[in-house]
Amino acid sequence: MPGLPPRHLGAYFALVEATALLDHAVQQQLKADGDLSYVQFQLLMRLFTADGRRTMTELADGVVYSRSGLTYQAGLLEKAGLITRSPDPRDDRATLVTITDAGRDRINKVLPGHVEVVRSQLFESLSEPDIDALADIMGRVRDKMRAEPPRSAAPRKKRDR
Amino acid sequence: MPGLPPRHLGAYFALVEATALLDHAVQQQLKADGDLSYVQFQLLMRLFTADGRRTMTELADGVVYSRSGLTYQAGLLEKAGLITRSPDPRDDRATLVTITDAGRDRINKVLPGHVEVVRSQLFESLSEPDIDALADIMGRVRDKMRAEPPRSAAPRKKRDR
DNA sequence: TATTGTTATACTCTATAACTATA
DNA sequence: TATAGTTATAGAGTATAACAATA
Repeated sequence: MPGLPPRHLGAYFALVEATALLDHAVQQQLKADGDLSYVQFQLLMRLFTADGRRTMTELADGVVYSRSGLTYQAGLLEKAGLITRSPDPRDDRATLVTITDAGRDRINKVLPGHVEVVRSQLFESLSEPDIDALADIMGRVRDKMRAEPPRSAAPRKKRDR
Repeated sequence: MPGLPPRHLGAYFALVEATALLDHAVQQQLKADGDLSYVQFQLLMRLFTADGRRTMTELADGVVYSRSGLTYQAGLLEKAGLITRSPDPRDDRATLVTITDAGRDRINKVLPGHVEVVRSQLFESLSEPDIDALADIMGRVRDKMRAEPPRSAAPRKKRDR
């Protein structure tokens, strides 16, 4: 691979392969324990931890790359009784998404297994200093990517992705 | 999130978010520059670097989780003229997949942009010691996950995944 | 005019099961 | 009997464009 030193290449491949394996393990667990896709889990978690409601646009941010995709997922979650959608009194264009008790139950049902997968597959391989280093390294990568999205990506309007 | 210390949680979230952003950027680039999905790129790269041919089963390993999925992708690549499929003289059950000149051209066309995305989005944020640490950390995670697949995954027969 | 969200639609991808053929 | 690969098929997910309603 031209243009990348071997050590960089090794880091890149290790990152890609390890995260692919981890993602796959997590997806299996979420599906098996709670019949949730990873996207659905992320959306529910966002409501669960935010202690309540979010507008569709707020909910989409960073999880989904198209608005119709979010509408689709919200439709599934609503049909499953895990969220409700209602008009936003502050903005009549907006839709407020609220997690239901069943939604919280589902998260509580799925969370232990999720934590266990992450613990056993990721953290069990790592020392405490490793974990701090990982948080630092990937935190910097994340922050920079958020600040400077790749120019290859189509110039996108605010919020709509 | 019960059962995971906050520092661990921070590392996990940073890892997940950064790799999601990176994956997305890479996928955009491969699609824009060479009309390839990431799976197709991985399959082609495997043939490209292996300097030749691989059997379907060898090719699938670690890239695809079902055999029909590989048949589907191979069909697309063949239709696009990037690979050919032929009988394996050593085993009449097997199919040999060979990268074509057009396939090599496609990789050469796509690779500079790919390297540039990885360089600018990943490595530009990191020092040399960071990169070594990342390779070490994620290499260990990958190796352990390969050695001990999560028990949640359905027990699978050899080779067939 | 710009933004929020939905709908229709088309497309890509994945996985399961049934099947053929060879080891 | 087990393995290699394909096919048919069904399902999940994504994105684009057109649309209605509100800011």
